[in-house]
Amino acid sequence: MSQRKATSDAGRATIRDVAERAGVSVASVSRVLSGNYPVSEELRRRVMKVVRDLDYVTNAHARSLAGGGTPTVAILINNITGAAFAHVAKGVEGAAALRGWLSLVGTTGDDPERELALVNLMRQQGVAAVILLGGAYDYDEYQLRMARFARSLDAAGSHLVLVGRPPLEGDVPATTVDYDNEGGAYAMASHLLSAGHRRVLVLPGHAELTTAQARSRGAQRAFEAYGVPFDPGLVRHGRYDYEHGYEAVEAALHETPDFTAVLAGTDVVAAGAMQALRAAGLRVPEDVSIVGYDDIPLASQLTPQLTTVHVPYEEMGRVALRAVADRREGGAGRRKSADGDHLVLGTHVVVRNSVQPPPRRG
Amino acid sequence: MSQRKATSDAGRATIRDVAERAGVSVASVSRVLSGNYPVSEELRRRVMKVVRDLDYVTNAHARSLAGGGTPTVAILINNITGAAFAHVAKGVEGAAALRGWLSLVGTTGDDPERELALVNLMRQQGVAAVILLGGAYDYDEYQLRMARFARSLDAAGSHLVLVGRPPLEGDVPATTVDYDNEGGAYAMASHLLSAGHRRVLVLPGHAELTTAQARSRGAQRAFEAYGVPFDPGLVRHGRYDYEHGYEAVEAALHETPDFTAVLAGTDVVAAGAMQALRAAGLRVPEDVSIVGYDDIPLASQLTPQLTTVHVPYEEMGRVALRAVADRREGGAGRRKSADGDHLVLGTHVVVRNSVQPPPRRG
DNA sequence: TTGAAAGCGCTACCAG
DNA sequence: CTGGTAGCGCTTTCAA
Repeated sequence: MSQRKATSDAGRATIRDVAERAGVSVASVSRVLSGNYPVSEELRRRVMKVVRDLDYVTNAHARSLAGGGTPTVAILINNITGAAFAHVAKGVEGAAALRGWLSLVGTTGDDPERELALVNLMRQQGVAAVILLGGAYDYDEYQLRMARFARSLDAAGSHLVLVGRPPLEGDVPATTVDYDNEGGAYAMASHLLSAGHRRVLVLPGHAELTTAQARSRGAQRAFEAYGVPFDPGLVRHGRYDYEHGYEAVEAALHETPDFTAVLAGTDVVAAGAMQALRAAGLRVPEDVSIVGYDDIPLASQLTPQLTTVHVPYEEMGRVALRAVADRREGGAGRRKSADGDHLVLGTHVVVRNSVQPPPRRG
Repeated sequence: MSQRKATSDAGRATIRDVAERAGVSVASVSRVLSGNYPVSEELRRRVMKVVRDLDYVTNAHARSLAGGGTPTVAILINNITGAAFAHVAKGVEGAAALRGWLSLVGTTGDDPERELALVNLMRQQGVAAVILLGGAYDYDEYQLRMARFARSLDAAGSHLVLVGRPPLEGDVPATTVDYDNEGGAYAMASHLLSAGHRRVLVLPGHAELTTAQARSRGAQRAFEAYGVPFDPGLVRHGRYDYEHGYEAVEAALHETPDFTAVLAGTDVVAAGAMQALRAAGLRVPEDVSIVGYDDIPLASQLTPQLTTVHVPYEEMGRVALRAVADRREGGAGRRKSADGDHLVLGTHVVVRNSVQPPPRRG
């Protein structure tokens, strides 16, 4: 009496339940369901009927263990509420769904420990790839840490993809999808300089963040190209958030109030800067011009609409997923090909209404 | 020669590799790793050493099949780039991480077919719960559809959680986490009315969206309470996005320009409305007042800062996860208890600077 | 305290 | 075209 195959047992129905109910073998049910093997119409009909009756779905874990299984990619993100990240995630998710792949999202909250834990967790899940999103902090360990992740994942048959952060040095099994960050910053700063601005408040972000570093470099190169001195006193570092933009401008207004433009590290920072300027009774762009970076929806929703650098976030997500999928299908043939291991997408300035030539000096 | 257990085989290391290398049994390795069974220090040391050497992690699928496994919750969302949803997701993710649970995110793009496919996909994954986020369209089928999901998931040992949408009727195995949507709208509208506004442009969202319906009801109730006629001509339905806000105001300015306030269905709609008003040369709030709903970060980043209704999105996410976790630990004891099956969180008006008494009529 | 072995549900190979 | 069956990697009795 202890036979556990009692027909309507508790819990999930299994493939055996379906087989028995349909009077066919387990193998046949499997074949009907995976659909990658010829079966007679009659068999298919019988099986599908039972499948519907039982509302049966295959156990993904068992399937995965036995060889089959849906490829899954993991997206690791600092903070899911960041608009830029969300768009990359959307790109990945969309491209994954298109192929019937699944995507997992994990958030690290900028905590290296948690990042490590998540990478391992994803390794346990046997994901096809782990996609790390967003700028990284340029600690000494960074390269080593990522290289370790990459090898670890690679050994497990997975793959590391870095999106929006610098590529790894040396022969590390990882793919990088990046955008022309420095070029965008160069173009953005040039736009300001060519409008006649000379004293520009620069809010690049955290000095240790790779994203911020690239944007700084681009801006500096533009200043050099225009022969305009780059005043370190007009540079204020801080977080990529609204509050930082607000506070930095507030402080600058006290200490170095002669700036005629703000070059913000992100659109959100620009929004904060704009608010602070307003609070101080200054008009944008009549008194002070502002530019951002990222071109998230917020940029076009501000008043005035923000001139900024467009970064193709969603496309980066798509590209990242495609890279993983291609590599998977391509087999082990060209594993170490340098091609396709570092993809760089373009950026461009989107001119809207937040820039104007500087007012005449009083 | 065909024995496949050659030590350094390709692919992932298995528990057997670890066992052999450490000279112990598979069972012992399992016990050391899961840590829920007494083992000698010596054994533990030996095993852990090999685990580190091999950079071994257990196969989550195998573990899950065999009974163990990390509980996983799935979050199904219409559009990952919506700020409100992102905050709920953050809440869920955070609470899940706290318990060592994993979370999956899938996007439906408002497509019922895809929603169904995802629910089944999640069922295959054997997730502990499927959390459906965001307002639903009030089609006739809705209740039936959700009831089917609920039962289907329940039969598979999973559970359906509805967040931000109305509870299911009848005895359906699902949990709902909701907020006082109507009450918030009532309070918000009252705020406008008590400031003296009588002609207010209402942009509730799509007429079929449950969220919009609740907000409409709340607003209407407020109008009634104030004895102010609710003019259907001043109601404009549309999507919850910036463009709709902009276009609706633009159109209203042509057709019914006597409104002195805008009651927007969401903060994003309010942002669009604000922009349109500005474009028409109107000042906010001097000429026209505006209020939003949701209290996403954007609300406080607009100029003027938006008076809106605060919805505890992140907390809703946390509460949703907690409900699932509790139910899981609580065992099958109080499965059908009505308590805890419908949780409602409060909302409240956040007064900022976008409302002022209406200007004197010219 | 440790080891051996029986599955978890499914896929894929080998016969028929 | 269909059925039997050997694992996939792990957890968990049951013995020792």
